[in-house]
Amino acid sequence: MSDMRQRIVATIRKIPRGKVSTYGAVARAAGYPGASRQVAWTLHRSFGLPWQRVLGAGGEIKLRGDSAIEQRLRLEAEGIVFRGRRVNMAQHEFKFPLSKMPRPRPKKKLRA
DNA sequence: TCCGTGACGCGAT
DNA sequence: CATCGCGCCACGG
Repeated sequence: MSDMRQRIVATIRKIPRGKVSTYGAVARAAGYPGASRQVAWTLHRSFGLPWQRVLGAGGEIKLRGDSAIEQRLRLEAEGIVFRGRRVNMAQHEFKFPLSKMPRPRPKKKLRA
């Protein structure tokens, strides 16, 4: 498993019941600002994670169909309140404490 | 190695 | 509020 994925998984596990976060926030907390797509990718292939607690920016569910319904039900079961199609982030967003994990090496870019 | 593919983010229209 | 475009990035064919 890549170091990136491990950090992302560890970060997602920190979101407590009754709180939510976003793909972008998880990516930043894990040390990979801008890697929101990898957070989604990781959620898509990992088991045992509180996946329902990760939302898109603005607190909207990014899943489609039945999965979206299930996510909403799971969150409401944790006490999360929706305002229309999104959750009130000001009230429910989990603030990640500053991590002590060393910053990962920025990805090397080819062809300066 | 190139290229398409996402459970994305954000500013512009 | 709905769409679009573009940047982002690991993966897999």
